[in-house]
Amino acid sequence: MKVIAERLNLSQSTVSRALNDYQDISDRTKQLVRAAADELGYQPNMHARRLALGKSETLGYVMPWQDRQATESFLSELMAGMAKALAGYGWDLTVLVPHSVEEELQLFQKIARTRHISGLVISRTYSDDKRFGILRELQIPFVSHGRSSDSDMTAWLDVDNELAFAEMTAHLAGLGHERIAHIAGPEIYNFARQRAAGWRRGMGEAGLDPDSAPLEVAELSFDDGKAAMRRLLARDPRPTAICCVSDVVAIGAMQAIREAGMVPGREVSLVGYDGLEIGAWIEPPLTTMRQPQQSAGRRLAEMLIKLVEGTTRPSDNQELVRASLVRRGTANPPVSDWSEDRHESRHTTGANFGGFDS
Amino acid sequence: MKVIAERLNLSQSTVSRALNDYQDISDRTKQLVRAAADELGYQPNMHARRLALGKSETLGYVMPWQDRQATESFLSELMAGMAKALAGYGWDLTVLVPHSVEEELQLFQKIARTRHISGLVISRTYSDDKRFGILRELQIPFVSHGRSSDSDMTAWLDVDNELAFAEMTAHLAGLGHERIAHIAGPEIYNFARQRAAGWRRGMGEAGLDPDSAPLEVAELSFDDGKAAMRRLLARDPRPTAICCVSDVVAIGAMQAIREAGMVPGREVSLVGYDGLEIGAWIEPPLTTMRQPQQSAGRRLAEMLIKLVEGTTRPSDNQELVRASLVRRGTANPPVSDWSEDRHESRHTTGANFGGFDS
DNA sequence: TTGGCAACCGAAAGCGATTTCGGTTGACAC
DNA sequence: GTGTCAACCGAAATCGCTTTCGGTTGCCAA
Repeated sequence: MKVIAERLNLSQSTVSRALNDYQDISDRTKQLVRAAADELGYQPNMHARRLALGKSETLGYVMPWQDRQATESFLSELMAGMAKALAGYGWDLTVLVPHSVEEELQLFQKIARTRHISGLVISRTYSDDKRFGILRELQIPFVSHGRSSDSDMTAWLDVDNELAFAEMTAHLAGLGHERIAHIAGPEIYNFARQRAAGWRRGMGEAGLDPDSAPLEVAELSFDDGKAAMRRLLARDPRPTAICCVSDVVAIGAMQAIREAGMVPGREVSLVGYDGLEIGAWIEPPLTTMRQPQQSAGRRLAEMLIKLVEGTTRPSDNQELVRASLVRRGTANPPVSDWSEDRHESRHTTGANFGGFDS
Repeated sequence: MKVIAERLNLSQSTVSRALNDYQDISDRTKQLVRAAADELGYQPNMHARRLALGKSETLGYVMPWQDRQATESFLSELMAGMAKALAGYGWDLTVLVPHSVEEELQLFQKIARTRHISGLVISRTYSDDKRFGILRELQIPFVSHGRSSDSDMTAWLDVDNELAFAEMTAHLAGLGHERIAHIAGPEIYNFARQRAAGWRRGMGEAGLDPDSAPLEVAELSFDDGKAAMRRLLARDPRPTAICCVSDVVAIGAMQAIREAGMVPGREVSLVGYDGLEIGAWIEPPLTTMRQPQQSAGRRLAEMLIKLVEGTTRPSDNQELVRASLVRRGTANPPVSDWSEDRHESRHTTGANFGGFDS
């Protein structure tokens, strides 16, 4: 390609410098070169460039693929956010799908050697996540979507899970609920701990005792959410409101409530977490805490680029974003207060419960 | 790295050939080299390799991003399927997210020049999709997920949409329905046409007249599905069953039915398409046609690799897969027959309609 | 003894960019 | 007139790997 650009009677090196905007090239030459490049539709060969430069301008996203459930529904949105941001810099995003933990480690090793991917975004972080140490040791720049126990010195973007669940709990307490349960996620996930802690905090702040409050643990799946809810319903007295670790779990819980002959949001209120769109499609629509995925993807990409470029330290790239309550139909005052009709739902179609409400 | 491998007193070329399994290298030497490589944890530098080879071993997936609705819920699964398959060959998958049509074309141009991505998977194909011609002209190997009007000579993987909708219609007709409507997608999408054609065929085969049957067009979104259903409900006589172009549309339709004071699957049956997992989580669970996403991703990747390698012609890589009916709760005999209790749902919990059925 | 043919391996030329040196200019000061 | 310093540009090395040639061996037949 450059050979073709030599029709300007310039050396290859000059062309390269002109294109890369070196300061010791006259403006006139630069313009000539750029014009010629445009005209010829020149695009530098990535491989040659990357070989010479020693960097790849490619970031990798490690897709969480252990539990093949549909928490993945927002993954594409996250990836789109990253890819879009990266495209602005001319960088690429490659998807990595390790089948297992060992494969993930092999992957890291390979990347460390070949350097064909110059930075990683990891997600679904564990409370005690050994990937952090390994990546640091391998000198692979990375940013995690979610914190871990030892993420003080690394870059991360996380939602303030604790705050979110404290707010969620406060919301339910504010509606008059006193027996507020929590369906938590497995403790190995750091966010699950944070959310449980937030629930506890919210309970405490509402003057309720978290230690005597009902708590169940569920895998992050519909079926497990349903099973956990069944166990909660078997308790006596029964909780009147539930803080669910995720929307999918909450939707599972809703089914358990229905199967017990009750109506979600009436006999038992519940709030989910994630802000999945599908939550708005079900009946009644699920009240939830929304975390913005696409902008998160963008931020993750931006942070990682800076890290790879070496212009910042990891510890200067830590960002806590805030989830926001999305009021839909499943968080209402407890049944005793129901008559007051302080119905929270904004679905005023009258058919919200109309299909089966008396 | 290779310099380090010269501690075997071999030339770099020999090492390269040994690693690449040339036949004019003695077995003993090969073994020595491989042992040394393993020991040193050698991984070839991708960029150098790709520069020398002139190919990139990277495929791109063009993510459909026009309508930012959640049809994307299965995209991650598709991508995971591709990435997994590619990983087996040592290839990478990069995600491409053009904001607009023009950007998509620019992207193609860039890829054609730099060749840093050696093949593309495109999806969401239009009935008249100009991308086919452009990619062919630019000599970029590609396979489309879904056909187009002129995809005779190109590689594609598609579901037999027509058959699927014919079967779907037959299923509803078999249950006793006679006024079977179709909520179709925009005609610019090829699959929308195919599905409409399938519905027509199914109607004809059931002895029903498609031309006098109710038909509405909706964008592929929850809201539009709901709006289309409202229009259908306003007709007189009202259809008793609906073939929906997608699950998301069907779920929107379900809400319209509920808001009209009826129960989806009772007064109005309906069948969706996609097989989304969330369809099983709603009430009543949505009967649908499932198309396997992950295996589709795998096949797409495999086909494209072969194309890039040049071992096959595009027209020899055309594959039609079959969708399968997933019987859940929304396709039942028409209400007049309801008393016979030929209830289709396999959810025998008794709470299927129990929450609001008399 | 001399060719001829496998079987092996080494030297060196790419691949297409970047970058280090170094070499011309020309203007300006001394 | 000479030196100095910018401002510009070219030659060639470099990145790490593949591949084309070509050159040794050793063995066997002529």
